[in-house]
Amino acid sequence: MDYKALAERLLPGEFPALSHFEEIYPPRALPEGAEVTRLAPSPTGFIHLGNLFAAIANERIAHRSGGILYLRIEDTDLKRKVDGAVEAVKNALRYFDIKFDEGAEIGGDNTYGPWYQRQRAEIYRAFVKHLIEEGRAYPCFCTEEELSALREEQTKNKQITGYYGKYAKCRNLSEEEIYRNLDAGKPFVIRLKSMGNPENKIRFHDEIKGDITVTENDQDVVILKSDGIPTYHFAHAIDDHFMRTTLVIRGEEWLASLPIHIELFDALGFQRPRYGHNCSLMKQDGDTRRKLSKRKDPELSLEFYRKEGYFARAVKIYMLTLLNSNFEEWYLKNPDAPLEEFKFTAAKMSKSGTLFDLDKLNDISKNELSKLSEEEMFAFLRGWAEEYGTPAQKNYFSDREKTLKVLSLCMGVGGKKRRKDFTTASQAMKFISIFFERTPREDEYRVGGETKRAILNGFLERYDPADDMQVWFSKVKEVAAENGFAAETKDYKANPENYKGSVADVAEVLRIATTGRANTPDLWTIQQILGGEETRARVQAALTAD
RNA sequence: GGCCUUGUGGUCAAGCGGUUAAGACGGCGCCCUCUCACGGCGCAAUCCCGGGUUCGAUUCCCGGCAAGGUCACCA
Repeated sequence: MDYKALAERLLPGEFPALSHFEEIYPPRALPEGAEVTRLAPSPTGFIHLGNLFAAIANERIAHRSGGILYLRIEDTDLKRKVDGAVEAVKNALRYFDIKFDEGAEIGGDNTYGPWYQRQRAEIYRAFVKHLIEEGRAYPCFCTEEELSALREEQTKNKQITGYYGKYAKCRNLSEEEIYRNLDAGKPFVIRLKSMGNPENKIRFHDEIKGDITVTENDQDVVILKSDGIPTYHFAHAIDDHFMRTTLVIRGEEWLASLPIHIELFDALGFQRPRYGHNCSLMKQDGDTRRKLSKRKDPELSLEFYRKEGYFARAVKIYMLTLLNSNFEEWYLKNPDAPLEEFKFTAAKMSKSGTLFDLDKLNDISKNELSKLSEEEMFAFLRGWAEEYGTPAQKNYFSDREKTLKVLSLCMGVGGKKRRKDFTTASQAMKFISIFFERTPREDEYRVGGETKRAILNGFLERYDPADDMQVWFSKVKEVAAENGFAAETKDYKANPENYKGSVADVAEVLRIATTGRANTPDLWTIQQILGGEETRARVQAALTAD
């Protein structure tokens, strides 16, 4: 068979010599050990936790080693394309502090572009043509119907499904048949003529999983689709070769197609990059666990974390603790060191699927938020409120001084006794709402009726906003004693039968009256911030309410 | 079903021939305390199963089992 003529018929026209591409995409001049990694999303615009997970790993490895992280857009499938997707991806990743050095819409060095695969058609086609000339690729005229019929038959006969060996019927088409099909205008794809044998096992070193066994590929996979665009597999081989990727960190769902990629790199005469296949994030679903799915799990969407007001750094730290098993210990020992100093390695990445644990994330969030200064917390909360808050919440930030006071005195921000009971901006906003709005009462009075009124009245009679905490509290104790409550908790504990309750119960009445909640920070401080007038008004309102 | 990967407390996990089998989250209890929170102390809970190898296996080998992934002109 005249492969040269066939190649010309299939992909007519002049293509640059293959060496041309080697020249325009030369090996990168990087120091020894520098890794070139990439993120290669398809432009669906939906970037999720799994993407972030891989993104952080790729970013850390590249930048730890003094290498390059670039962004490539895998837009070979038109059906997946969504407008504005690249912007969305970049924004989401910027929020988590992932910085690219090169790539689509990045504006760095453009030597290795273009970064959209659709714009690289010429390169792919040149190599496909070359493969055909060498007899390593051939046209296939099978229709989708034929292919699915084949699959059905194989399944029925318990054969391995796919286009291989004796089932690869277009592989053995005569020259005459090929040209007849072509003349008839039949659409075709180009398939790789596989030389592999699945009986052969290859030892392969995966940077994450260690030494693994790979079965040789024998599938005649499609490399060029009927629209003239390559499949992922082929584009991967070409792009990662010419973009000079050294290390491919990708999800373990790709492990199964590794044999294809190995054969493709060999057929093309390219040196392969190293690979690391990372585990996926799982979720407990009933009594089984499964991959996080974007349809069922809102927490997979990065947007979820922004809406809830998670602190970006906390999410990143959680990802890091899952990603590198020794990160958590390091962070415990170096709480103030920049995250960049952690020695991130592919070898320390987890081999097995990890269950996404919201409790753990929440714990990290509390700790991270508790490290912020008043100014930082102010900026963080205001930023969230501006984007997601109610009009009333946006207004919490109009009196800067008051808000700062609330943050430092009642949330302990910037001080030693910090509260750690809110994990997100939205929770923190709810927490401080009592200072800015008369929120509906959330907790019921446990002491009611006459006693409650007597307590409230007793308090009002004595209340003086100028009192310091000691004086204020001794007055509360007086109110307690006057109404049959123990002024000292110890007395109550010793002889509970002598009292209606303790000063704690009295304080609770006052607390609910002023804030609507049974659990709050120190009441005296709250009343100080609210001011005498507002405090009186609220207690008065509670007196007449019910 | 074939192929590949993975199996240490509920979760994330360290350990990789001899350990009282770290640590963190969560749970429970106690202390502190005007409530909550913070903080402190403590408790319960783990080596998938069966065979080997070995004086000795969580660690090594074999065989099961279970879970996950994948078998497209999607990536």
